[in-house]
Amino acid sequence: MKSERCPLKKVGYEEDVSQLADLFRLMGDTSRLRIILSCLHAPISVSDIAAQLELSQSLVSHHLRLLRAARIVRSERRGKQVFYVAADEHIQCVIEDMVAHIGEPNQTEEDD
Amino acid sequence: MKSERCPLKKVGYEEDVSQLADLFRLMGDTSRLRIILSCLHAPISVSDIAAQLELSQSLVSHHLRLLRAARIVRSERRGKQVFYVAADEHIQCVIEDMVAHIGEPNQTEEDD
DNA sequence: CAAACATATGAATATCTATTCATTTGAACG
DNA sequence: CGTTCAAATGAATAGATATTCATATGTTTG
Repeated sequence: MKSERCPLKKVGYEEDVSQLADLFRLMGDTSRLRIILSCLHAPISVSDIAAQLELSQSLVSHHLRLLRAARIVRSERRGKQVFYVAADEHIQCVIEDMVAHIGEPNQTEEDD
Repeated sequence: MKSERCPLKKVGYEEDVSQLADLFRLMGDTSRLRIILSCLHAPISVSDIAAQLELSQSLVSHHLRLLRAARIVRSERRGKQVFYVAADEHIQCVIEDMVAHIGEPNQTEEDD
């Protein structure tokens, strides 16, 4: 009962933290992050992602499997092709916040 | 000129994406994420972090160096001790968004 | 200055993971 | 059905990285 107020206080327990870390880790790979960005706004097929990002079809598929397992993206079949799209708007928020963080001025005392 | 509107559209270019990925990757390690959570709200010393999380002082220090280099945390010396605190509020936002993502209901068509 | 305490750093390593290649599954279509 | 196109999967590997141990740097105090 020492932590009910803020949603963040609930984090800090083993399983939650590791689930959270898993999500960040998945977004922490350049190829995967680009894949996520590719399907942020609209569904896009695996082959289109591969072509657009100049990655092999196999690699994209491997990554998409991980992303889907983590529910970062979801898939939808249309004929031969499978389209992927970001699972929810939180993914976009997370990225936007991180971009905002990058834009923050350096507040370090010692400038190094 | 095909992408000026939304802050996210600016992402997608090589350097930006890799900088973004670096930040996510840093948060994607359980130990590091716990360290971040430890100094989210108030400055805390290295030894206190180590004690609280039951991690070696050396490990915590190694991680803090990476986190500081990425400006996820900043440091402040107080006598013998060095206190670390989250660099800005965006870090907390990112985490909160991700927690919200975890809380999202499963919207997958085929339920795995 | 020497001793004690706090943090940082470097090297070594065991583990993890991103990528590739080869193959398979699955769907459409003649 | 056999062929073609799209996606998924498995195994193998090269490269990254989290952790440990030993040591160094820096700070306070007697």
